[in-house]
Amino acid sequence: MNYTISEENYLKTIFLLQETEGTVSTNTLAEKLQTKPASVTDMMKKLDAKKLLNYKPYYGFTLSAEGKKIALGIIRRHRLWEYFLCNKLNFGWEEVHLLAEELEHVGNKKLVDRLDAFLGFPSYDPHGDPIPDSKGRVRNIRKIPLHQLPALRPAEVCQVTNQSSEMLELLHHKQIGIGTKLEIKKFFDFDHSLEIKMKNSTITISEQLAQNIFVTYEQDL
Amino acid sequence: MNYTISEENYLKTIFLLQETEGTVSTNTLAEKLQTKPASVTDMMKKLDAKKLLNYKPYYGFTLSAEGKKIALGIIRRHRLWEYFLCNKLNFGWEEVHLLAEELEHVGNKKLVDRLDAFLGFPSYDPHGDPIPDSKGRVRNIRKIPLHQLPALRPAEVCQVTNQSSEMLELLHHKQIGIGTKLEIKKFFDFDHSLEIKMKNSTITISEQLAQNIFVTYEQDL
DNA sequence: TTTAAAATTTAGACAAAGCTAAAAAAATGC
DNA sequence: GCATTTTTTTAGCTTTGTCTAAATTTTAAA
Repeated sequence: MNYTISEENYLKTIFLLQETEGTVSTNTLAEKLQTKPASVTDMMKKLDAKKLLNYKPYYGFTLSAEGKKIALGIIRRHRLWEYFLCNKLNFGWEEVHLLAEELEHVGNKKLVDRLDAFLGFPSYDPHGDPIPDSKGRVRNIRKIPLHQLPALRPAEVCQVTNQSSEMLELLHHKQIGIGTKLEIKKFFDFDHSLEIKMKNSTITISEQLAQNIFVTYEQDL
Repeated sequence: MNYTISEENYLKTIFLLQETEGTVSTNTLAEKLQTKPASVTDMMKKLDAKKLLNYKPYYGFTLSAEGKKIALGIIRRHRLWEYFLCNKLNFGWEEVHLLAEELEHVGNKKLVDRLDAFLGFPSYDPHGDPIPDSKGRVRNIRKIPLHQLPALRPAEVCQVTNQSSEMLELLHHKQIGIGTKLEIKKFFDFDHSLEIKMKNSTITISEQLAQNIFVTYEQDL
């Protein structure tokens, strides 16, 4: 019922890798975890014995349903702490990952749920990754650059790829930041600029800017 | 420069024990840490080798200056997290100790200092114990029951020993709680009641009540 | 002051998690 | 289809922190 820090790190990393790769190999996992393949095999046997893994020697592994559940809990904690560090303690996004890596292993459910409430049940961490809710559910959302967002679809800014000071100045002036809720009102074919509606204003954004702003929106509904 | 969770727990516990006992014995420490005397001896050798301890076999141990410094850092983290849990996440004082026990091992200095600032640089944790500042200094304060407080000395409520609902009701009515600042104006010899001045009011308190309210005040000055 | 009791340390084992080096299985190339 | 390379696993060792049982030292008591 309770897992070591090491086990948790393996579970989390497998989860994240299998999202993109489908199945995870010994070498890939070893590299991600900065360890040796032999150590990975050892741990895989242990997690397999605990039924957290679908493991067939020489053929890679994926998480079992139970394994996924646990991994989602760890990821939830990680992302909530990242949000806390950025939005309450004023850390920059680059700094928070390593700190959250330590905090995520404090696994008390009540603590995490209260932290969630304290933060106002955020949906995304400062990097734009979705935060699983207290039941481990992740919103079925899509992350895309703003210029690809369908018109009239409510969305939320989750990431800004260009970090130049000019870009940040522009964003600041237009009052756009991580978490800003918006919706595209109109596309202009001439210069591919967009008219977007925000909470209290409607503004126009260039194609260039839109390409560097990533937003999330609900797939279903 | 970096210590394991186990080492930190030993250092913290020795520090707290030696405050009251002067020197710490193997058995006492083993009991506090819920482990066996033999394990304590093992760890003492290790901490001694790292020069964190004054250790003479069979004659107990105290922390070296360096050991104390590290212990104060751990205690600072512990008490700040306790404050956070109570005042931001609305946990009760009884609940926070175990949680803080885990959080205290996240040792990043910048994180802790920012948390401190976020909380408004509190001086006492929810149990009334003083929180060391970022340089490891603890205010030179004295904790005593209210009826022993010298007159006209500014003090702060830090602990309430009787937790009966009657007591809590009375405290609530008189608007006294942890952190309340007050000062004794007058002693009445007849019934040993006290007149105390608070921020916006002056009230009278019975001897019985005063015995159960603990306050801190600055020793020097 | 000698002896029994209590406290402390030593010796030897164990589990967790890692490592290196060697063996085995799978994939690739010709 | 066989040989070579790559990947994965096995075997055996190390460290950390724990334990039990035995030995030693200190303390207390008669």
